[in-house]
Amino acid sequence: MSEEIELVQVFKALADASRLKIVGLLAQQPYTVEQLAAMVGVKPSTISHHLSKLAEVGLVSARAEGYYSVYQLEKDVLSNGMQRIFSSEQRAVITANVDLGAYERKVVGDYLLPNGRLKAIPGQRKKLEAVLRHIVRVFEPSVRYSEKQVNEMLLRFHEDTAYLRRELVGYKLMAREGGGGEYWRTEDVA
Amino acid sequence: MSEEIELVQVFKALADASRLKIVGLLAQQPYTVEQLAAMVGVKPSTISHHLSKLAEVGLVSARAEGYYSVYQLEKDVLSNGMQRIFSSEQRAVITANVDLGAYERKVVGDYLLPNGRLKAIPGQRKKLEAVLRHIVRVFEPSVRYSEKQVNEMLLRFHEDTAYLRRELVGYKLMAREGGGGEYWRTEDVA
DNA sequence: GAATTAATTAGATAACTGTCTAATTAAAAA
DNA sequence: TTTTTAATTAGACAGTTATCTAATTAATTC
Repeated sequence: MSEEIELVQVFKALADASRLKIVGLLAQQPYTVEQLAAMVGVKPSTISHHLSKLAEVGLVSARAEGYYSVYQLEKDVLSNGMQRIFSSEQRAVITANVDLGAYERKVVGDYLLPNGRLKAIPGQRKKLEAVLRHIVRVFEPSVRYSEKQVNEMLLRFHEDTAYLRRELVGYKLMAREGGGGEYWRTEDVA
Repeated sequence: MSEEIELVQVFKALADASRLKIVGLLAQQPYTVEQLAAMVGVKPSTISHHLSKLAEVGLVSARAEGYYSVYQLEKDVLSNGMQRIFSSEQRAVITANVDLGAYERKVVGDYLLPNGRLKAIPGQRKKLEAVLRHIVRVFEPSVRYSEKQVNEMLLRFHEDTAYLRRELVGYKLMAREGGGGEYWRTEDVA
């Protein structure tokens, strides 16, 4: 289906000693199934099986010659494929299906009660940061809040509003104007 | 042990959807086991298992940080490895353990009696050629033989010496001087 | 047309492997 | 020190797969 799956298939096709030998041999010249069988050291039916796997991903192709099937390597597929396998686009495809925010969401889920309040404030930095990133979203970007307003809004999550407020600033999720005691949400969070 | 085996191992390490996702993620930044587990969508123990496989072939490495293990991609191994995987040296290693002459030896074995004579002359070209390559070795390279001498030596293999002689020339394993009827073994056979 | 022969396919078996849960280890927090 | 917590390891199970033998197909030779 997707290219991601195809990439796995290509690696799977190459992830076998017999098939690697076949590819190595065909890299030199085309061979028939029987010849490959004698040289690799397995039965022709096994070679047939391997060749069909290699053909599935386009690494080899066959042409009929008499009643022989002569297989040859598709060198373009191999070299082109190999070179662009870890290009940035390809990497993007690999991680496309991956849920990048899943970890933070899991942590937040672990610490939130059904009513949205915190069971506790995480002691570990990574988890604390995840929870703070969740909390900070109650503040509108580019709006200024007084310290009192901030405390009120944080009370919705936990009684220790001072601690939360301080950590929000410490993790640079919120900023504060030196003298006046005004706070605002920074922009570096999605 | 040998590099051939290691190459298969590298492909095997990459021939799994979860591990490919891990590699894709680590290509962007280092992660802990738990983070990878949440993002890939499997249990931490499974991630641990995958990471150990990737580490076995040098694709990732870990550093301890607190009680986290932070894994990172060894990009050099990946890109260098990928690029030179099908270089000619590497291909030579792949085929090193392969018995290139096994097919011909098998065919010859099928047609030879214990006394060294031919059971029959193969009708199929590939097999005939294999047998002829065997026969031609009774002739010393760079020695001239008369047609009579050639026939005598071929008699050791089969009565139809004329046919054998003609085919030896046809397959360019022996050459003949146009007028004088002198034969010699060509050099293109090992 | 009948007999060979190369290739493929089908079926069976043994080995491997990805994943989970549970147990263990190691390190940090309370 | 006692309790968490992240990571690894061990064990179990299910799914996959490499290989073989036997049966089938397709094409050649006699």
